[in-house]
Amino acid sequence: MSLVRDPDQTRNRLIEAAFDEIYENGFQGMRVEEILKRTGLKKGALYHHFASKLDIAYAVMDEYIAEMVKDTWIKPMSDYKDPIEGITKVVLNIARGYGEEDFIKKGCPLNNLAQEMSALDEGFRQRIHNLLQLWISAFGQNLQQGKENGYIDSSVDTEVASTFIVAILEGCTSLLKASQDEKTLQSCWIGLEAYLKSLRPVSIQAKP
Amino acid sequence: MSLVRDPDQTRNRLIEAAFDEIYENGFQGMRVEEILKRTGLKKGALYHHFASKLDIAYAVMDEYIAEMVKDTWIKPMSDYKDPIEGITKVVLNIARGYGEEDFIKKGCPLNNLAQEMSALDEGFRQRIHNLLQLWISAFGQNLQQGKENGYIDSSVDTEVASTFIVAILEGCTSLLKASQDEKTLQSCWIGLEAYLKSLRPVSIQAKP
DNA sequence: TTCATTACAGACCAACTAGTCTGTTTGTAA
DNA sequence: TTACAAACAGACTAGTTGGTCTGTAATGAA
Repeated sequence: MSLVRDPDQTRNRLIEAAFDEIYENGFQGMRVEEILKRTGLKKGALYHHFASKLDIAYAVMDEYIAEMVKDTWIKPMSDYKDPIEGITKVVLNIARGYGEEDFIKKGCPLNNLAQEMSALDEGFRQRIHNLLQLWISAFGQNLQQGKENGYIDSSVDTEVASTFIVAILEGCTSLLKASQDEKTLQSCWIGLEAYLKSLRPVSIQAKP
Repeated sequence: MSLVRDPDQTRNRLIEAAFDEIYENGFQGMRVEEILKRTGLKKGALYHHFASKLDIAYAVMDEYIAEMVKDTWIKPMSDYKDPIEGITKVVLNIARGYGEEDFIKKGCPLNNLAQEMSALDEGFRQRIHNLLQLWISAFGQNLQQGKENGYIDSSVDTEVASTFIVAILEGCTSLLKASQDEKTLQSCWIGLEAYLKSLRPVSIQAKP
């Protein structure tokens, strides 16, 4: 188990550094030199593992951001039988938790790339689209189960609702990134809660 | 009225071309050369009117996008006494109207810049923040008037609601830009309508 | 042990691009 | 009419950056 050379780890280190660069500066602002600085590697290493700047960016989405979406939005939801409680807690955890500073200052990595690159490169757009669909369909399944268990009103179209919830989340992070104030955060939070509550069965909804 | 030289018009042409460039490629993807191509002007002209690439981008926001926000989202609202009808119609007009193709493919110019540049440059962030506040406060005033005229429930916090509506709009354009499908558009539309309806006075809301 | 292949190091290149600078023409006030 | 300032044209520069290419050390199979 000599660690003098570990190509897999080298590759992952490059991807992680590339993610950091993209998250900070966007894809167009990302510099190959900076990735090398962060990792201590040289161009020989990077261009051995990846064909181009675009290639490593694709890998960042396919491997790194995909896992991020699962770890952040999909897996934690399984802890809750009530999907609305789940979404609420997960959002709170992000807004107040570990990723607070980054998430409010730098926004959502996926949303950043969506805005910057969707219209410029079809490869980016499709990957972003797939990741969003992964996220939305996971929420959709959660809502569907919640519906069957009486947490969600039977009249709710879960596909529509899950799409709209993700739209709300992206929109709120977008506003927050630009405004950077507590008031906006509060308004987004209240709005989200109000919308989620509107998905409850009418009988429950009436309760205070 | 000799039009051999018209510095004001020259300046505006440069700003307009710069907007097109930024809208297509983002600020970091915008090329000075391309602005000159689009206008037929030379570097002497551009750097006579603007100090730098950043300077013309600021001018685009201060002069061009600011007017765009007013023309698109603020002025048309005055045609409607009912703010919910106003927002609905204005959104429909954009989604189905003149700017359809651009808006769905390229997204919202303000949102694009917000995602790309808010965290990278404080000058950008403040300008974006100001434009968003302009937009939100205009909606807030419309909702407030609507409240006084009985179109909105008296319990609604109009500041919260206007902020959240803008968040929804930005989130929906974001999703649309990445997904490019009709289904997402429908879901966003249904969700927006549902949220707007929840702002109605309870008596009206109950009606089918 | 041998040797082909993989995994890098690091110098080098070529293209692109924001910005400068000098020169020239147009407008305008005196 | 003159003279000065404003409004451009367009060649040039210097810095940046993605990517290449050659060399070298490690790895693993035969």
